[in-house]
Amino acid sequence: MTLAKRAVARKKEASIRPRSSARPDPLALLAWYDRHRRILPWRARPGEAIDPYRVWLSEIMLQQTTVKAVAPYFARFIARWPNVQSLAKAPLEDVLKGWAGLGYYARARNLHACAQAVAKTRAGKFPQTVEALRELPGVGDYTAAAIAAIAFDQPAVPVDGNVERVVARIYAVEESLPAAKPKLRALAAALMPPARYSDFAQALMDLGATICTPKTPACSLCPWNADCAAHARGEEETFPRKTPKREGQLRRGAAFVALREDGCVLLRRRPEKGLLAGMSEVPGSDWHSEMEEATMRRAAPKLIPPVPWRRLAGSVEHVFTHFPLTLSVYFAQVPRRSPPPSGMRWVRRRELPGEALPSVMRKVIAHALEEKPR
DNA sequence: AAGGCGTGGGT
DNA sequence: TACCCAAGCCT
Repeated sequence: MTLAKRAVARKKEASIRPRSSARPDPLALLAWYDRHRRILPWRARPGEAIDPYRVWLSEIMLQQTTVKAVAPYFARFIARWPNVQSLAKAPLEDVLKGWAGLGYYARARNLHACAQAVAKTRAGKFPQTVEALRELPGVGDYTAAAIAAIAFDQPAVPVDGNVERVVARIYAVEESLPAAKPKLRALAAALMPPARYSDFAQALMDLGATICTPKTPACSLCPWNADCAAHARGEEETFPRKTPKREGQLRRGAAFVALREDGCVLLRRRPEKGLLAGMSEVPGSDWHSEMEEATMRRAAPKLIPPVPWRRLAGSVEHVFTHFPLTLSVYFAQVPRRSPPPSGMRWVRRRELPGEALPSVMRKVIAHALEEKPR
């Protein structure tokens, strides 16, 4: 349809349909999407074939993670592992290293397990239905719907935080999250167009990400503004309602940075389960709310020969999803011949960037090594 | 089923 | 500054 014809159609529609009608028009959103869709590294251009591997990889990376944070990781993963078979063949350790810094590391383990499942039991082909996708590790209700819709044009509406916000505003849903999730899912499903499911899923998310934003939404640019109950009331920002979750208690701990004369730092691997599972770290104490400095000191690694540990000024602050953390940092110079304690290893400073070090540990090492030459 | 599970950017 | 929170999943 030409722009002129579209304008005519819009005018005609407006004349027969009262403002603030009951149901927003899915086709209006699709028309908006055709003009304003974002160009994203994992998104196919119009007419370009869609690669389910790229859709899946991006969806896993984007779980609770911003587009900006994901982009460089996505590029590196695609360059290194261009298809699901190559990713399946990679050692888990390499995948964790590649994921380091992106957070929620269970995703990396599930990603690898999923790649192996798809490569082995499905000959490298992703399943196309929500039900079958839902069985894959790391793929929940949202991601299954997203892959089915985006990659395979199945009639599914993935409901993420963006879509929840859009729908909550359109219908001024009073029930608060997370209790309102089933209601919001149902309302979103009712908006589904008769075709173009892939575009519609992406359009809904683009609308939430660029127009219907959490703060100061650009309602004047929204294709659905005439049908939005929250906008009619001038209360866009108050939706979706949310029940506050109580905040985590501060925990404390100590981290020990040992620098050997040859420029190596002492690292170990975290347990396979729990916080930062399987990632690397410098040795340290447990993290508790009631943790005293004397207790922390006892967690210092036992080096041979023994070395004096110096507590560095200041501390490292980090905030996890469910608790804030304050780490005391201890530092020691270690003679060249000192062997690594059991379960630990010496790693050259220049190799640290490639290690599976979570951000909190990179902060600790930076704190200890700043202004240390080489 | 409520809580564990990261991180960096925006306001 | 101190929040808020981003294409959620798993147990």
